[in-house]
Amino acid sequence: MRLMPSLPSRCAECLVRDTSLCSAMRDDELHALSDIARRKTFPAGQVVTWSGDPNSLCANIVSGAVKVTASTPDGREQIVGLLYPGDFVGQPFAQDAPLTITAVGETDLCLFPRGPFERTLDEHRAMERKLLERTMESLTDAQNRILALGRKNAVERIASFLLEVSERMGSDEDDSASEIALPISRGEMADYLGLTIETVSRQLTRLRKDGVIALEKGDRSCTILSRERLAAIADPD
Amino acid sequence: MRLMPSLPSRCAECLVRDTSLCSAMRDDELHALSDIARRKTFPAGQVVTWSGDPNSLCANIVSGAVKVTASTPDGREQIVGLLYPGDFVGQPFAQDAPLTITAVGETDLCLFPRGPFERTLDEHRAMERKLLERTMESLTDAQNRILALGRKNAVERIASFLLEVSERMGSDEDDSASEIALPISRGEMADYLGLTIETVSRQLTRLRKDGVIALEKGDRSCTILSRERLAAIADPD
DNA sequence: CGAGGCGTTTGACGCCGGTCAAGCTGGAAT
DNA sequence: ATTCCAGCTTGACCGGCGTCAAACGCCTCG
Repeated sequence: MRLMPSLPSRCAECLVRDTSLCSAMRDDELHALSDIARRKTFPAGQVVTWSGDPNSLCANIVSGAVKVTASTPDGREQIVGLLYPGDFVGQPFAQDAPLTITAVGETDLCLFPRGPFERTLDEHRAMERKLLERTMESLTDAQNRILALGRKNAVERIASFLLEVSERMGSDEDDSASEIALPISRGEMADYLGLTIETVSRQLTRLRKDGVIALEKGDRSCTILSRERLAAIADPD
Repeated sequence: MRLMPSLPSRCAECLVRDTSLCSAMRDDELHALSDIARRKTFPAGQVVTWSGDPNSLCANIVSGAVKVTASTPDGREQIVGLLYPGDFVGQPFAQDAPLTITAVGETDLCLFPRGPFERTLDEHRAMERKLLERTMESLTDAQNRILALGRKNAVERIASFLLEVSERMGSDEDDSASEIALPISRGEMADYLGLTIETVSRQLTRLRKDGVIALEKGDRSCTILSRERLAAIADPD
């Protein structure tokens, strides 16, 4: 009989052990999170938390992606955030959860009940610090999206989006992939970029006809043929 | 000869002692901040920090207001945030300062050099916690603006803005004032709402003609005649 | 194989808001 | 007073993007 390793077994082969909030924890500290965590797989399109639900959940994204959506009372919808593996989901210390969280593609989450998660933050300074830094990064992302929505036209928004996804999807080795597996549908791209499906489709074919990207049809993949030209479109001079 | 009071004298009559980050500090702890702080008054329009400057400053807003702006390389400008008395300005732990901070109207700031400020965060848990909560609130604000910019038309954005200012400007006693002293010019409203000056002006006169608001001309004040109707315009059903 | 449904593409048209331009107002300088 | 100037308002026009509609490709299910 051998001793338990200090790293919780369920965390041992976690894909985001070193990229999520957990990267702020030593192996032996991770039990604090592991003990309150529940792993769950959400099929594509399943809602994790509805707007208006009591704010009871926080989570790490292990694989897949989630969209954070807000909507006007009359039903117009806007994706206010897209989160990827390693990202943190939730609002510790907040009362309400005004936003809807939905899985985009099959998604694995590592769920924490909010109360115990907050207590873990209390006890693990480094994790709270990391959460603060992550939250500030999210704010910066949001500010970039505000610039895009307020001042960029359709092509520019789409070009920016493709570059953004390319960077986030780039595997750890090569930083930015040229062939992107778009995580979301045309309709979701529209909801993310403040456009309509038709405009997204038209501008994508425009980029294709101009030889900037290639689209394999029926598939959601997109290849960047000239990153340089795409960047020039995203941030014109 | 009497003992020094535990509250630093310069903080004794500070207008935001109990609303800024400082509200997380006991009187006797405030010396840690007071010792590194420098009060400075910025005239209207003066830039506090340029985009691209080294990220060396954090601050509390004591009076006035600041705008946080981003811009595209070709010069289109967007206000990504408006901050009021009691709000915190800056990005501790971040490398660069990609945004420009500008005083809007005469503004008093309580400035902290970033390094020492970060050390103060290290030593004062409660303040770091408060900063985390504030940052999450800012993120929520930003998400609301993303919804507005992505999915609302001109009148709706302006109505939302007026209500927003009315709530933030409402003195402590009555929560939301009906007569608003608009903190910014038409041009800045345009930059904030992703519109042009002309559109802002037209939609404001439209609201005036419809009897929803009154505008005293020459002055930057605006009176909400029917908060109910304004709210119905901001979030149509 | 064919039927049906979903996501996407493409087209025709109209409107909201941007652009350009002119006039208006009030305050500061002279 | 007169001039000047910055900020605001108003008007005429136009183009980008939304709206409505139809067709296409791909998948699943009968």
